[in-house]
Amino acid sequence: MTNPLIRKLDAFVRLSDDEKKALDALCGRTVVRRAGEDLIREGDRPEEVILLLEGWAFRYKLLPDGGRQIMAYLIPGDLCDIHIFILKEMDHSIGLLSDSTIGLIPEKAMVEFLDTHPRLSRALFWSTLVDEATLREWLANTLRREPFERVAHLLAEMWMRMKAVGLVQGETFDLPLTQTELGDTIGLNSVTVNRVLQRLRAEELITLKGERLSILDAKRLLAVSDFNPNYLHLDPRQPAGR
Amino acid sequence: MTNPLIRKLDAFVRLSDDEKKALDALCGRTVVRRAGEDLIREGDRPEEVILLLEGWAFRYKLLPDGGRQIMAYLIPGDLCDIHIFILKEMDHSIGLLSDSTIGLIPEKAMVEFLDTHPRLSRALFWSTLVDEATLREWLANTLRREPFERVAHLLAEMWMRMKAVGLVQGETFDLPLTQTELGDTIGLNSVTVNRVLQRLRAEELITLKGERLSILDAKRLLAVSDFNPNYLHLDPRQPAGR
DNA sequence: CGTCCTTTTGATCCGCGTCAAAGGGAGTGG
DNA sequence: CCACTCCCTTTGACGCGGATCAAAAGGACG
Repeated sequence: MTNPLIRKLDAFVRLSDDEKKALDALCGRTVVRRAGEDLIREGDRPEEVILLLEGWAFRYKLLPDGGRQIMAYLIPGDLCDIHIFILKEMDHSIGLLSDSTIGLIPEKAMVEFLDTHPRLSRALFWSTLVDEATLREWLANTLRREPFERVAHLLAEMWMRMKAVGLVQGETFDLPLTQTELGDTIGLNSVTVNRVLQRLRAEELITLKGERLSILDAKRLLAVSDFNPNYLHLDPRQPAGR
Repeated sequence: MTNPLIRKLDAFVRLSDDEKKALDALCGRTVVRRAGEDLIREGDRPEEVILLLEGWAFRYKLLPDGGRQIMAYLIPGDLCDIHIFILKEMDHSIGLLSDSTIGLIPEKAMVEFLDTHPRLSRALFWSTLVDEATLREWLANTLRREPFERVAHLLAEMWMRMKAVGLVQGETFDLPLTQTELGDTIGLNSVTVNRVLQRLRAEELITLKGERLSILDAKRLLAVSDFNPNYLHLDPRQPAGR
């Protein structure tokens, strides 16, 4: 199993063997955590950069009325922000959706790494820019698209991201999300999400059984969701879309 | 008139005179542009980092159905992303809401600046993290709050941001936004925005006349909008809230 | 004074949230 | 192997809030 961070950054610049080794060394200490645990809570003082090696996590905020907004999914190869130490206090929490393996990178190691590996440093900034661009796209997606397109768009995005780190088998991948969690992401309740999923199945765009999602007709899925992959800023070497 | 970027970063770390001079020098070439113009368009290859010195701008995307989503406001002191060059192509546009003065910073100058001014570099990263945190808060705001709270929250945020760069006189500041633009930001149509504004006025929380907004009762405005300023990561030196 | 844009008001309608309850599936323990 | 629990998915019914359509009023500007 190759390091998913290497796989991901390799989609931005071809990495040398030395650089790959450096990335491997970066996430020295790895830890296993269980689904449902929080990696960080709102109000915490960030202590380490977290690198997700295996499993799914999500950024979220709880609201006074008991509601929850999910603002990002982290999949293998994703880092919570590399400059996290600059902040005195977390403004949101990060929870785990599945049992996961994470790497913990202390501030000093991170800073040193950025200083000594300019190309990798650049690649990590690229990844930060993509995270921000993804937030913007989510804003547009959730506010401007109909529920059906909205769900389709999110599934399409996760499919492309999972593909970029080599975690799609055939056109099938893990999607450890309940319908409630999907709803908390895109501003729908679970009843509506359920009905949309049924329509996506009826139109033979996807199958979703247990926690496995299959894309049956990628082209149409991207078309109906008005999916423009430009915000992921993937390497044109890797043909997007199919 | 002090440089608003200095004012802004000074809210993060106290700057030395040398550092202030360096920041002033950074935005050497300044240009005036008119309201309605686009600074950058989706698809463009970014050529320069833009620093807004005077006026308002906004990040947006156009959707195939003619809709528009506004994803950020830039006010004096704001930079479009300092690592923008890393991207091959803009995934959104930036337009001007008012006649504006901007500084244009070439890639080379930006990189050199970051390399030679570690404290300022850190402050600029802080500002990037705040931008991202703001996007997350907007996601939660627009998807989880009622129209009334939603508008109140946005106004409260702009008030605090304007205050941070010294552009609030008394409790009054420029807000060069139409009700349609407000709606395009928070996922409402202009009719609903209009009715919400009337209610905000009726409850004596604000006045809004022309392009001037006054906060009449900051405490209640923050309370009704469930405003938690933590995502702006302002310096505790500057008392938030009032 | 006329044009254009923005704000304001009124009326209608339907999509999605909410409430409620039944069905399924996985895991646990007897 | 069955019984029981717990969580998630699925289905149905209802009501309301905000989108939409339409038009009038207000303001800025030449």
